[in-house]
Amino acid sequence: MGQRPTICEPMLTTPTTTRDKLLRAALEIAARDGLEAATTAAIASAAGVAEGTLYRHFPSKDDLLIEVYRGIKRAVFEAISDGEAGGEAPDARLKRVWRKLYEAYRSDAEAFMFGQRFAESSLSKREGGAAHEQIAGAVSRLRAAGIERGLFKDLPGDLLANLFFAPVGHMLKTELKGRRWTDAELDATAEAVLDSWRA
Amino acid sequence: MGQRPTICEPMLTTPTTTRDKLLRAALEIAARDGLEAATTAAIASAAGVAEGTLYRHFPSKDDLLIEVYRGIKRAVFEAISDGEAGGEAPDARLKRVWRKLYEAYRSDAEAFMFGQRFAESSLSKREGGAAHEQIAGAVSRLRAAGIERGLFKDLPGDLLANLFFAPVGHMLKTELKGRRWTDAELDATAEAVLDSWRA
DNA sequence: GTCTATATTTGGATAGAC
DNA sequence: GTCTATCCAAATATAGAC
Repeated sequence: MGQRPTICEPMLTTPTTTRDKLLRAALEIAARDGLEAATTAAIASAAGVAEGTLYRHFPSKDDLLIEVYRGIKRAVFEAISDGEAGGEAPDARLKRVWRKLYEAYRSDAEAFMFGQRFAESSLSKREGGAAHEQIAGAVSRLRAAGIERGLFKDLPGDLLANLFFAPVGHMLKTELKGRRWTDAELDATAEAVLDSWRA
Repeated sequence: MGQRPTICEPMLTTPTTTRDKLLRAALEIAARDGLEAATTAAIASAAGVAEGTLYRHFPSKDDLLIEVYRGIKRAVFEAISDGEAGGEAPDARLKRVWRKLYEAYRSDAEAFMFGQRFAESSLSKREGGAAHEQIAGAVSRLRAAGIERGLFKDLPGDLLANLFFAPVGHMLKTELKGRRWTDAELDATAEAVLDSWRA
């Protein structure tokens, strides 16, 4: 247990089976050069297998990519939900959950980039739902508890959710361009997100 | 002057020339079905011209798409910068600029979607810079003025910029899924963004 | 299960007539 | 400037041997 799960864990950073090699190869290529670059030839080559082999494991290239996305969503969910300790006040918990989400994505920047690109592609029609949508429930409960105690603004759930999630992606993209946020800066950001919720 | 410019104005919602028809067709297809769907065949067909004609106006398909993106960036910049009236205090101005930016994007949701998809595609390597990057200067000046008067948190410019811009995209995407934000809700959002900046 | 070879389709781009 | 016809390259997917 003590083993902290990273985003890529379920799809293995160092994959062993052919199937996992294909999944990871697709993830890395698409994250680096865009979804269009993840052709069957490129994926198979990077995975070190023949192109035809891909079709022994997946019915189509799109299905492979969708499987990658599913794995990411699953992993983000697991990474977050184990930090859902109770006890704390809503405002303190909001900050912690935000940091936790950020750390989860940061631990596998490639998975994050893949998720971004996938969500903007036409494939998202077949497998919708943002990667962090899984933890929307937790954020929603946080909101209810905070409003009840007069800590948070009494605004619609989807509006507050946007204010919560939006900075995550922006901060990460900035980081992928080489700007490393310090712990203090991330703390200040979490605090700022909290301020945007505060009554 | 009195004529308020919308995002799509420079690329004409109802294009007349063949060139503009091609640009608009590409924008609409990519916004609706993803960049991959904007093939030369699809673009030419939607524009009501032959495929070969496309190459009389653009050296390549990618150049056409890049031209669409440039047009959007130009239009967003114009839509915002004419609202840069002085006089107000930094906190009041922050709210107004945020609302203005949001309205600009909302006035042409398809242009916004195109921008999102383009930015996530590999084409962004050739024509970088987010569409709203043009107004980063205004936001930066706002920050300096506000910090000087002790109104805003003394945090790095790029951090505050993220907090400012991030909710715009999220709110718009929600809206494209059918959730129409009321004026009061947008006002509350602008206020929340301001709160995240406040010292 | 994996490889090699190949079929099939599609998309980007050009040539040449009008 | 536009259209029709066509070329070429690349990408998805399949067939069949090992």
